[in-house]
Amino acid sequence: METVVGVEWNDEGKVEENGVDKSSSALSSPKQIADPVVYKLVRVEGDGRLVPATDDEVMEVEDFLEDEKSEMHDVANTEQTMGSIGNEGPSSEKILLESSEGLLKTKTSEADAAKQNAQLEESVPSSSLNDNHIDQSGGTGECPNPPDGMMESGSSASAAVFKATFGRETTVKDKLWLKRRIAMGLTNSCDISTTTFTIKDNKLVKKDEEECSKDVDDSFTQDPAVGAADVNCKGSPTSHGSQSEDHQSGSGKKSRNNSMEIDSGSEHLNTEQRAAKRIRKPTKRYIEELSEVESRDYSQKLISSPKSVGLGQISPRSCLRPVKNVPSDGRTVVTRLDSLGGSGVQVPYVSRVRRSRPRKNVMALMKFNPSDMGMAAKLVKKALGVRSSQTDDDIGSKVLKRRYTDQIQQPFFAELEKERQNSVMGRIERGENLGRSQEDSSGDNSDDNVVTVPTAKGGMRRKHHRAWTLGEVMKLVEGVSKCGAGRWSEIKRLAFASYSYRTSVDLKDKWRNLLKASFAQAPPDDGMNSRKPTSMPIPEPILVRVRELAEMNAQVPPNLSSSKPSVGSRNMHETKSGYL
DNA sequence: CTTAGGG
DNA sequence: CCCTAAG
Repeated sequence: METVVGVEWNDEGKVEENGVDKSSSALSSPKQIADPVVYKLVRVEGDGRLVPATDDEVMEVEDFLEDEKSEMHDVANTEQTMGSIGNEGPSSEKILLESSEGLLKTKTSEADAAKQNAQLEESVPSSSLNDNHIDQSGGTGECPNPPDGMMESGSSASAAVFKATFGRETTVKDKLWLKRRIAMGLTNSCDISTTTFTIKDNKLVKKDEEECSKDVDDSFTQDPAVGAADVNCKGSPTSHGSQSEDHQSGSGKKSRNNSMEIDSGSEHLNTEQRAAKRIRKPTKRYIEELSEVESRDYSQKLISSPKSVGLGQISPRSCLRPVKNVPSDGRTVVTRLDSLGGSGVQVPYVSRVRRSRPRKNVMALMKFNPSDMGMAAKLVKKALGVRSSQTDDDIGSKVLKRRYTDQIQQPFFAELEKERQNSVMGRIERGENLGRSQEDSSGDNSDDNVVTVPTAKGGMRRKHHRAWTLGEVMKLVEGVSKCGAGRWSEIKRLAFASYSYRTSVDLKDKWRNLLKASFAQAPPDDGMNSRKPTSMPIPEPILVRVRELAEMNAQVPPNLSSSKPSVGSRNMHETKSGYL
C-alpha cells in the first residue's frame, strides 16, 4: 500500500527534489517564501521507504489542497464539520501515515516554528489560538467554540493548527485525520475543548455560556481552573482554563501549569496557547486552606466535571458562580442561598450540615428542586460541602473556631450551657431517659437552620456542633459496655438510633475524649475546676465507668493507668459487668 | 462503609 | 469536630 504524504523538509532536503513546494500556498502566506520549511510530496512505500511523488499524485494533492483552501473560506457551519469529524472513523490511511511520520524525521528550527505559528494566526482567522477569536466571530453573538474554529480550516490550516497544538510538524495531509487529531489533542489536553465538545449539542452549553459571559464581565481575574468556562466564551488571554476532566487518577498537587499529556506525543509547546493544563483535583483540606476565590473555583471544577456535563446538568454551577461576587467578609451564607437557591432557602441550611452527612439534607433540597437530578444532587452536595467549610471559615477561621470557641467563648456560654445541662441532669437523675434535649429537638429535620448563634460578646457558636449531653454520654458508655469499644457503628445503631447526628466517628471521638478525661482529670483537679468549671461536668460515676471499660478493653493509657486507682470501690455499681 | 488515629 | 488512611 502506498500513500502520498506531505513532508516537511529543510532546504538541505535529504529527499529528491521531486516534490512540490506546497507550503506557501498551503499556508496561504507569502511570507513563507524565505522559509526553509517546505512541504514535499513523497510516497511511502510499503517497506517504509520514501519515494518522490509522481506528478499525478502531486496534482492530486494540489487539487486537494485547493479544495481545502476554498473550504477555508467557508466559515459557515462549524457544527457540520464537527459532525463529520465525529462520525469519521480513523481511516486505514491514518495508521500508515502515522508510521511514516515516524520514519520521516522532520526538522524544523525554532525560528521556523515561530514563523509557522505566526502564519497560523494569519491563515486561521477564527482559530482559537487567537485570543481575539471571540471578537472575530462575535457577530454571531454566540461564544465560539475553539475547536470549531479549528475545524473551519482545511488540511493546510489544520496542519498548522496541528503544529500549534502538538508542538511539532505533521506530515499528514489527511484533513480528517488532522482534524481528529487536533480535536483529540485539544480534547485531551485542553479542557476548554473538552467541555465544548462534550456539551456541544447540549442546550446547557448555551446556558453555561450565558452564565459565564455574564459572569466574566465583572469577574475578577480567574484562576485557570475556573477560567475554563469563561475561556469558552471569552477566550481569556490570561487563563486558558483547564477544567479538570476529573480523571480520578489525578496525580499529586500539581500546579495548573504543568505539562499535559498528548497522546501523539508533544515536544515543545507553545506555552502561550498551551497554558491550559490538566490539573489535579485538590483535596478538601487543601481547598479549605485556600482563599475563598480558589475554593470557589474548586466548586466550579467539581460541577463542571465531565460527569455533570454528561448529564447536562450544569445549572448548579451557573448558580454557584455568582457567589463569587460576594465579598469575603460578608455573609456568604445569604448569597449562597440566593444563588444556589435559584430556588431556595434550603440551600443554606444544607450547607450548614456537617460534611459527613449532608445526604439527607440534600435530598430535602431535591424535593424543593424537582428539576435537579441525582447527579446534580451529588454535585451540589459536594459543592456545598466545600462551601460549608468555607463558610465556616468566613465566620471565623478554623483556629478561631476551635481555640477561640473553646477557651474564650465558653465562659460566657458556660452559664447558659450549665443551665441547660442542669435540667438535663435533673431528668437523668429522675431516671427519665431524655430522648433529646432542646438542642436535640432542633436537630433532625430543621436542624441547624441557624448557622450561628451570636453570643453575648459577639462570639459565634455553631449550632450544628452539638455539645454532648449527659444522656448521650451515658448512652455511649453503656453502648461501649455492651458492644465494646471500637464497635462504634454497632453502638450507634443500638444506642443512638434516634440521634441522626452523631456518627460512629463522633461516638468514637467522644469516647476518646471520655477516656482521656477519665484518666487525666486527677492531677489538675483544683486548677482546672476552678478555671473551667463549666466546660464539661461529666459526673464522676460516668468517668469511673469509662475508666472501667477502658481497663477492660485494655485501652488504658500506660502512664495514666496508675493515676487513679483509688476509685475502684465504685466500679461495681453498674450493669455493665455482666455483659462483658 | 467502618475503624483508627491525627489535626 | 473534621479529615484521611486503611481494612
